[in-house]
Amino acid sequence: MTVAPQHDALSASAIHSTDQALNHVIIEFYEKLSSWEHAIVRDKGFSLSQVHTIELLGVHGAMRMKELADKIGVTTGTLTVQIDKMVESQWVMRRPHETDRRSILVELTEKGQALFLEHDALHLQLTTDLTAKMSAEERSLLLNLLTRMNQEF
Amino acid sequence: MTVAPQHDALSASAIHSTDQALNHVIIEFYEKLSSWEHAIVRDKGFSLSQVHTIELLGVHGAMRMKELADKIGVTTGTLTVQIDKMVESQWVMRRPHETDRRSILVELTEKGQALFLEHDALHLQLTTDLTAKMSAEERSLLLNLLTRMNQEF
DNA sequence: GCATTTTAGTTTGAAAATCAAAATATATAA
DNA sequence: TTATATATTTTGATTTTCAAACTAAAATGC
Repeated sequence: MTVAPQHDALSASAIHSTDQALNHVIIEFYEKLSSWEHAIVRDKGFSLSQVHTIELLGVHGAMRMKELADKIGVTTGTLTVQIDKMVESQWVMRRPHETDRRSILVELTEKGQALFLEHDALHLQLTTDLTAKMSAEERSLLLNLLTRMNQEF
Repeated sequence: MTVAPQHDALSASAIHSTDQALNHVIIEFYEKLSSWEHAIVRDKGFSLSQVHTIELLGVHGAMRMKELADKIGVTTGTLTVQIDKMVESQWVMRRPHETDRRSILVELTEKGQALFLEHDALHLQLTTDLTAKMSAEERSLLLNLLTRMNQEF
């Protein structure tokens, strides 16, 4: 590989040399996590989408339908029927938005919160296993780097 | 005077102090990536599952049906009909396994390879954006840490 | 070798998830 | 005030998915 001259137009959004490797490691990590989650979820009898909802509400707290639909990646129509079922199973509840009367807030019930904690514990165990061979410094470095990536998202 | 006893049972699988934070950052990263992928995919008219297949075959090369089904997280029955459609659209092709006559290998066609490269480029741009503010050292450190996590999976 | 069990993949029919579009209600802008 | 935009629900059709039955080949036990 030849050393390229500095191109100002490019350097602003330059593709760094490790980025392609980094990209594939991220894709692989995503695929593995996705597969792990799928397996966990199937065992418990939930759909992947339902567990995403539980996770999102557990991490972020109450959320509007639209917001939740965007984060999960489905239409609001799809979400309405999904939330209907989850309300029936008593994992979540609907609550009117304080200021916007068009909006509905969805939040975890106590039962839903318990489910979140149970699922979160599985994630924690996975995280612990995956980072078991790292030093404390490496773990907090990883935390720092991932936090910064999330902020840029 | 005795020194406080080591708790062997615990120390073997100790939950480190940053792990809960790390866990939630990972979950958040996964949710964001999942949402991003969902949006990309719907724009192009593919299903999430189809794109996962393209990604997996693009990164890993030809794979048996069973292997692919396990990685995606669906039954082989589901995969059979999905691959049928993808064969019809000429993104993938089936090829007999060299030594195991029960098995079928699935691999990308040229058209499928092109689709993978196109999708991969979007991922690369995302990766570049997310790590834009990091130094070269930080990026290679991140690469190192994520690679090690993938190995433990 | 031969019978039994396991594994890989396909087919099928029913159940579940999803979408787009239409409908309703509220908020915002002109 | 009127027009436009946003949030949610409903509906009907399409697509995805699963479980179970089925075929074929490999692995195991004797």
